[in-house]
Amino acid sequence: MASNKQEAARPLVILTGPTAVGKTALSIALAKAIDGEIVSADSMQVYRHMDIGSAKITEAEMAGVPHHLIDVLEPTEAFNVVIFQKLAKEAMAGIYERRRIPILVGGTGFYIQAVLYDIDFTENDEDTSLREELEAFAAREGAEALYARLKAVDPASCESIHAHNVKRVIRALEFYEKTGQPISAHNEAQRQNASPYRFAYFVLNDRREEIYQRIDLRVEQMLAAGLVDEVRRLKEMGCTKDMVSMQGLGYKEILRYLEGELTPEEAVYLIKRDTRHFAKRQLTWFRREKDVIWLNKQEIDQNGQDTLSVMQEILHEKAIIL
RNA sequence: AGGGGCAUAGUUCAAAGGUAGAACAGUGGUCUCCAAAACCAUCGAUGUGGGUUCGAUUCCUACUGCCCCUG
Repeated sequence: MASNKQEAARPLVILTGPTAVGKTALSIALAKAIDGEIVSADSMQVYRHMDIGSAKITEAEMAGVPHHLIDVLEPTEAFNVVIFQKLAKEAMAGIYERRRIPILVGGTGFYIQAVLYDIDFTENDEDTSLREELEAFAAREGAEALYARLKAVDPASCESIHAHNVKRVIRALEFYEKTGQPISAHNEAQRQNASPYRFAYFVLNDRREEIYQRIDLRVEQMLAAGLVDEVRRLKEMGCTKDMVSMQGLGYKEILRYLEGELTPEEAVYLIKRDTRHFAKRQLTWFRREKDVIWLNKQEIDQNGQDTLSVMQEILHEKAIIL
């Protein structure tokens, strides 16, 4: 029975890794090699008019490989895991109909997890009024007071959420108010989810120092390519710092510069620093993920191997491709 | 060359004759609806050699290095 299920499961290839490690170029080669289509798992490339700062792949670089979830939203629109999951599943359904293999490519680990384990987010409606009310309460009364409210109704969740982490305390309170259940129990249940896919989860990695150097270089290239003008145009379009799109690395800092809050030097320093921090957090996430296959550039090079060939071999072994 | 100043963590800056603090960086971690977000934890330093002292990183001294001024 288990094997039947296994055979029925649909194939899914994931290619991720820290920012600036070289996912995009590899993804095209992979897609061509296995006749796949790419589904972007990137929280910023979904937005139109945000090309430079999001290091968005160009039409030319796509080289004819179909891409999904790129340029599908306006920067003024909201975006989050739930929307991502929905759009990704829709795109994947189409890809399976075409009898091709979806390749999830991008650096947002949480988004990948949401699709890979088909996490259930449905217990909530669209109404965000409670959340806003709680945010106001936290701003007025402080994080500790908010935490006390959670402790009163859901002490179990308090054990895994730090009092200072206002965002998550709010979410836990919201979840409890809407479902009457502690979020800790829900999370625990969701954690048991087995993936409905026959998947290979590749994480491309390199020496830390190498990644950091590439980040610095890439930020310089973005600046030279006109990042400031890009952000200026977004600002003129009505984008403000509270929007999800403007929380993107490179966007929030340049916006502050345009607002006179930062000098150019400060803005550049912060973009580089925060991007390094981001890459580090991505790596922490992937280390914790189960069933990941690390592709260490250093090792692969030392062994005289080729990354694409290594991946194909694994895909054969796992019977994801024949 | 002469005069003066400064040497404390990777960096910027504190403090003190008796355990040397911070910020940032770095490192590790949490994460199941803002995730390119939010949050937690942690490593790490008194330039070198003498002297005074129970005890010096602090006071004295030589050296070395850097900075400023004069020539």
